[in-house]
Amino acid sequence: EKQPCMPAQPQRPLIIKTGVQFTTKVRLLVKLPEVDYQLKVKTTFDKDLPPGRVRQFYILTSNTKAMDIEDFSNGCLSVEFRHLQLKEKKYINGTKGNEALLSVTEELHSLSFEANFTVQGLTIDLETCSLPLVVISNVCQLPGGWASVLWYNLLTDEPRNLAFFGNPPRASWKQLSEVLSWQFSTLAGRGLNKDQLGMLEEKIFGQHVSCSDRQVSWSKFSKENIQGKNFTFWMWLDSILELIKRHLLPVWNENYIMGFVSKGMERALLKDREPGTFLLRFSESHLGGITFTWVQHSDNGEVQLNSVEPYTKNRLSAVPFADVIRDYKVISDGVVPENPLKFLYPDIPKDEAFGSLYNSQRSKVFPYLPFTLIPVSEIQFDKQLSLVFDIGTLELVSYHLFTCSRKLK
Amino acid sequence: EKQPCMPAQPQRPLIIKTGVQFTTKVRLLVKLPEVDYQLKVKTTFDKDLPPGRVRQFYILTSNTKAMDIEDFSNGCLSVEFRHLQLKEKKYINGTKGNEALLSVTEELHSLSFEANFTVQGLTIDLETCSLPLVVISNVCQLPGGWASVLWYNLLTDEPRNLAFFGNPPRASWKQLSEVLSWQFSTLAGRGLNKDQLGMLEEKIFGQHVSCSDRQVSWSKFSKENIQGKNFTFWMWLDSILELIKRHLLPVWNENYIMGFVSKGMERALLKDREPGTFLLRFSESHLGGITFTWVQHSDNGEVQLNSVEPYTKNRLSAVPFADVIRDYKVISDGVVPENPLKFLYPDIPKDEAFGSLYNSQRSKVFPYLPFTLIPVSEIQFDKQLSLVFDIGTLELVSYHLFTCSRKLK
DNA sequence: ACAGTTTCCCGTAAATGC
DNA sequence: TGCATTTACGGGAAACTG
Repeated sequence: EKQPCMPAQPQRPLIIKTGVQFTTKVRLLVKLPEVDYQLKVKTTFDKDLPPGRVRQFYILTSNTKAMDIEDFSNGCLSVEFRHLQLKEKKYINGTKGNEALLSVTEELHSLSFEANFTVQGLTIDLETCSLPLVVISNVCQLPGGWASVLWYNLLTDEPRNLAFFGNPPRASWKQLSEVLSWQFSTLAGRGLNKDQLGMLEEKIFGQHVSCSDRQVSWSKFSKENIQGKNFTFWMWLDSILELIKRHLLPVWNENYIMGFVSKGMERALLKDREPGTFLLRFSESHLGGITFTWVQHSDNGEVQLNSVEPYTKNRLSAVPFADVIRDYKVISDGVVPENPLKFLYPDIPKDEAFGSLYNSQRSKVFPYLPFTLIPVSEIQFDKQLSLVFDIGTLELVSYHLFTCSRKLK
Repeated sequence: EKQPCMPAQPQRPLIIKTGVQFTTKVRLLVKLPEVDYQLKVKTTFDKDLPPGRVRQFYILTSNTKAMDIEDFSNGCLSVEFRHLQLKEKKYINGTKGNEALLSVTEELHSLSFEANFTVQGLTIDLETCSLPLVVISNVCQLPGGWASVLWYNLLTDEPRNLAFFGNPPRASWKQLSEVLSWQFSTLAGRGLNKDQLGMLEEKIFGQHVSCSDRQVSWSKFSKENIQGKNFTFWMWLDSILELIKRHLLPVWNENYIMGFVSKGMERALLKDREPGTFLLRFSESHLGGITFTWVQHSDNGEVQLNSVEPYTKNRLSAVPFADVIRDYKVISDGVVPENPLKFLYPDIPKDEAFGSLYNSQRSKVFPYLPFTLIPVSEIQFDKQLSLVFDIGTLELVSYHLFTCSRKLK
């Protein structure tokens, strides 16, 4: 007889990478009347999974271990498997059909544990298994894996529905937005506010008028690309989470990153502000990018908004973001480089906001002269020209450029 | 009977990393009278190596394969082993003594090949083996490995002296300097000239007067740290080779990097030159660093030399070196940032030399404003003060600084 | 040809051994 | 404890494979 009476703890990791070690632990919650012999537990990956539909994996390393009395507890029996490693079963006879068209991160797998013993002439089989697991072969598949874990946890309480992604349910925006906000708060201690979530809602549903509580399909969330882009909604959001984790934690936690702002909203917010007012916003066109947009007034009083080319993780590992804000310069008329960033929206003086976050790591390597990398934008000739055509003062500006180029030499 | 009549070709790789695949090939040079059966070759690593003295490795993957007629040749038999992989033999009983105090990159190993066949009732054993091989477990051991390969090739013609580093011979400077120059020319197509080699000679022997042709010990070359540094001569030189390979190839090949110049020589060369004359030199204090030193005249006509903090591979992957030269700025009096680099020694205008090497990759990501990272050095307050004490104009300069700080705001 | 997926392996960091 | 060496694995790129 089979008794599912051995509650398992191995709810983590939920994503396992082949060839990378993981650890799992099972505990026996009932006290056995007699345990005068070693109670061995065997762990199996993809047990009872019919071959053909999905990839199958097995545990490359030793998979059987005896239970032991837990150190710090009420004498429970438990066993911890360490250094477990997964490898894919390769079928010579191409039985792998995969008509279901599931991507690898939609395949759900599981880890089973079995033990059996005889008490009073009765053989008892214990068995339990983990929550569904996603198996990946490269870290570049992690975002896809997290999408699946998120969707599963959000939309079902079933402990082991491995066919979940065969026909995944929709999520209401209310449910989803809570989970998305939670992604940010667990990462960084600060979730998303109403305005930020509003921008995400608009992004996922399009700019229609918001009706009560719309449904998001799994496909919309993580399979279809965003209109006009070559990445999905979740890929985009996850790339931002990674950027925050790696490069923007303090700035994010201080609430200095508005982040999710549509271009229209950005203009509405900035246009009546003091010149030099800026806000920080994540790029919508590039994965994992952050930019700043500032307002300035042209000579004839016209309001202009400028955004810098988005900073990605590569750039930010050369120059920390707070320092970028401190040091950024624009050479707009070719004479004196100036930092256009003065006030963080709505009106906080830049240094007041970011002062404590600057890294002034002057590396004292006598006798060398230390240097700092300073990001500089130059208003280019061709760009100026197009500007000029707009405002109809071609000759004047050309002349100006000519004198500039002399001064630069 | 054993006949060493199967000349082997596997002289490469000379350094093998455990767990990383390598390939080797053997060819049979004699024509066999009858080959009506498959001639199998077995390859063995560390065959006949007595256990105890050094680490021992074995071939993890399949090590036997049948010879075949070579595709494009005179019907020679040959066999190529692919996907070979090495793993260390672990001895439970700690037989590994290693009293010899050899480091892992001084241990020499070998790859053996065996085949046997019967012809006219006579059993013939063929056997051959590779040149000595160094086995490493991490790429951070590569420089040590190359040092060994270089020293072995330079100083012996023996095909299989695995005890070579038990008592390694010395090299004459003449021999060594040729090989060092050759390292640069194979890497980049340009070797070292007499002046550069002279600096290296001085570095390895100290600043004594040069006698005819001194001997360099293996220890001096690659085991003892350079006086006052925490790296060896070869580690330092190899870090420079890597820097050139990864970031400086065009500049090196154009002969714009003087590179190996003592500080004394640098001063002698630059002091009578036009202000703004600079040269490029590898850092002697940091591994894999390059710096530029320029001459300028202070207001009272005194000659000053300045060097920028060395650029290492990390910095150079954020800003290409030619662009650094183009863009570098110094804010020396707080007013206008200026590029102090005008003429490449002796008198080549900077843009004439480097113009074709600049990367003006203006990333057109409309509507964003692209930026360039510009390295800027600022003559700091405390440094200025110490300067001031030197030339005795404290009050004047302090006043100057005060007005500067106003202008900067 | 191509996209989805896996393998390969450098290079950094952490763990291990001596 | 400290140094030498190995192991672990993220991340970019190449190789694979239907």
